[in-house]
Amino acid sequence: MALRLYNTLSQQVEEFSPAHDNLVRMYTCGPTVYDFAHIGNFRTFVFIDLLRRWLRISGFQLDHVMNITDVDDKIIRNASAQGKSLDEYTEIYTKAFLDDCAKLRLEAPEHRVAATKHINDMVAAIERLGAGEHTYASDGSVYFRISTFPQYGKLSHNDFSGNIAGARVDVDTYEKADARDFALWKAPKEGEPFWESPLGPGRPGWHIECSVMAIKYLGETLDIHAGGVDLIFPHHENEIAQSEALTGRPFSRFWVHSEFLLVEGQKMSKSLGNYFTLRDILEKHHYQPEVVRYLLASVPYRKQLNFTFDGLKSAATAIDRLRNFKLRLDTEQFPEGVNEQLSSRTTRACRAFHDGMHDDLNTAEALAAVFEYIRDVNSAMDSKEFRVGNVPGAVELLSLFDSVFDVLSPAPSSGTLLDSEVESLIAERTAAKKARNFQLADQIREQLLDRGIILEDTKSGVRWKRK
RNA sequence: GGCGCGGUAGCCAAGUGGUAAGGCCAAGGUCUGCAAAACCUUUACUCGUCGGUUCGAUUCCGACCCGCGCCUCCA
Repeated sequence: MALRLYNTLSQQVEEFSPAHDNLVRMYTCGPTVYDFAHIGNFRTFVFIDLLRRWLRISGFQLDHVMNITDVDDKIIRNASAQGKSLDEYTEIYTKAFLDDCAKLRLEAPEHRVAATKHINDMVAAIERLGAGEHTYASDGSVYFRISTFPQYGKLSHNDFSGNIAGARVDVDTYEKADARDFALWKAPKEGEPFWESPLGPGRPGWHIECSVMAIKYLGETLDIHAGGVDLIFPHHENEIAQSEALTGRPFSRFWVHSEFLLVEGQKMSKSLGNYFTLRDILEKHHYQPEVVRYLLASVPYRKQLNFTFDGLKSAATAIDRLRNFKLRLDTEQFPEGVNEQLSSRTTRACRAFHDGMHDDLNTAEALAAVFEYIRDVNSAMDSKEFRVGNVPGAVELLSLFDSVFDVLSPAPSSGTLLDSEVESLIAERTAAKKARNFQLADQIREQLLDRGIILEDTKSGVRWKRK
């Protein structure tokens, strides 16, 4: 079975492979750094991380570019309100974004590129578009003329043909020739920052950065372009228009879009005020970042995900179950030999996991394969049917799972006890238990719990874990 | 209005033309000094509604109802 992905362009699930060699050229839309990103934003970034990881597990190499939009109207407005330069202002939120990404264990893309570092490339591209008569200037700004790109609408599956023919208006009296035309280069208003250029002073429009940086780093045709569904129109539609007008080639073979995170049935967004940042959840609500990662990863990316604290709690418990299984696997003594039936059970579980992920990143199905396996193996451990020889297979399955979901190892927490300190307290408690001094034994257990250490008495001795 | 996504147990959620995965929660049980972990049992005669096709539909077709989103900045 091969990897299949839903392609917004064709509105179908298609088998994926890169156009050239084994290398996947992928571009994904990153954040606009005007504020802290919220977990709705991170749903998409977690999805992109899953996609990255699964592509590599599927045997492909990656060349992935993610942009950081560090100039736009909101940034300019907020920076000026705080009396900061653009750079001073965006540095704060760029750093916050990268910190959050690290907490959520998002792999770094091969290239992280900032819009303001590519102004010259953008100006050059706009000039080339102008030479092809795809642009016009108006009030010091430069616009893309959509009537020069007949395929406009092919991604969002909108038909604009009627619109464009009838709506032609006088360029001199209206800013834009057509309502659908969009700015490539924006003239500065009073007091706004700008770059000097042959186009006149100004700053780039939102869409041009992605086309220019994608083509610069990855070539004229990408294998995958990804982002949230709200970018389909107009952002990605406009990227296609610019890029294909520029190169005459298809801009991206696959377009994949993740659905929204909802809160109480509505889109999580800054403007509605119904949003949580990662910081909110970690600091105010005391969840581990892995819990957020798991929750966002566990619902398949094309399904809207209603965010609730019940959902977070449920994710936390599910992670505990997975970690407990790993702990048991790592610490328990098993009888010699190998149980062939369980070996083939492991093979089946691995295949089911692969099949689920290959099926348009169906994480729910992949997870089900893992949990079913864990239940069966726990049961086999209880009945002593699980043997030493079955350990490597089980470890392999867990590591396959964790190479995608990456939630098994807890984030290191500061100010806790050293392993040796824990071990010596456990020894003390074991001695107390032997002496049937259960009061002291329980006291030590409580004391450890206060320091984030959980003890479990098993037949083969005490095992412990960090909360 | 156009385009798109979705409606499956208390919650999250997979899925197939042949009679409903998985996770969480809840109840009971096994184990245990207690606790934890783990396991077992119970929990949708039913998959938004109404028709149609079929031996048989949650799964195909049609109509309708409801929720969310995009069409302006937005993951």
